Amino acid sequence: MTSSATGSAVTMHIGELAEKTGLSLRTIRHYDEVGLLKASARTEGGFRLYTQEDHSRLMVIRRMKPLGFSLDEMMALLKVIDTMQGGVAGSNNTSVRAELDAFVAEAVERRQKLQDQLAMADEFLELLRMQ
Amino acid sequence: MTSSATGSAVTMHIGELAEKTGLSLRTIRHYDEVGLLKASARTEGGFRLYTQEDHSRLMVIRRMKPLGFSLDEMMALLKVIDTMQGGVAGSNNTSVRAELDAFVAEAVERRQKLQDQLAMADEFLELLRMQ
DNA sequence: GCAATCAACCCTTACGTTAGGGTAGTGTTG
DNA sequence: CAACACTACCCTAACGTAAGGGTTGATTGC
Repeated sequence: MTSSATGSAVTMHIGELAEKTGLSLRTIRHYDEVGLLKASARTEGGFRLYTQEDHSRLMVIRRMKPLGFSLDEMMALLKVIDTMQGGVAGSNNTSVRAELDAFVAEAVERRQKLQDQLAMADEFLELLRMQ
Repeated sequence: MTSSATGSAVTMHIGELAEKTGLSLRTIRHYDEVGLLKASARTEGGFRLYTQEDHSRLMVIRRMKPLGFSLDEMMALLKVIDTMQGGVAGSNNTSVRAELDAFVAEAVERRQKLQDQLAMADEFLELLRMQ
């Protein structure tokens, strides 16, 4: 019963997107404001309209968040991904590839830090339980 | 060699404490400002002086941080721990114990969230590597 | 013996930043 | 009409950062 069959270009309002992603309305509006994820369109009256594409982009963002990237960094990464996917065959994507690799490296590093934090948290919990 | 260098009343300046804990000077000063960890003393000239006690308190704080507790919450927890340790034997520590248990529960929950974030990060990394 | 100097360290404002949260007051949609 | 959405604005935590000045304590010169 995916009731979104209101025509061919499936769109949704901000509320539905919020529910699907688990992000707040405020957060999504903020992403729009700063340009991290602009609404694909607006209704006559000004309501933001989002597509499936927007949804999956937002999911990428959501998964990046735990790594503590800034919104600017996320923006940059999304651009890189777009470039690679919309890549003109045979164009010079070496620099883009390099940029992506840098992101991966950074992400791996941050993942490590996250894990360290987990370890630290466990130390703390043990300490707490000893009381 | 003058008088009090007998090992146990050792104090240090903020820089040494920063190095030992891995926290920034600014962070430690901030903790002083808001009362999370006030310097035990000051020199005549105004330098903050910290003891070994301070050091271990700060380590507790540092280990709590990954769990995302606010400074106010940390302050509350430290107070609870202090109360328990300086506990007059036989005093009514039931409510204090309850408070501690609440903290433990909260901490466990947050630890879980941390782990979820780690999982999300891994999903993201896989996604990145597929590019 | 003691002032002067110097690098390293520390101090206090005080404003800036990030990623949203919260509210009010008003308009839109079904 | 009830839900939902809009803009615009102020607010927050936990520091970062810059500016301008003071302290410490070891070394130097007299």
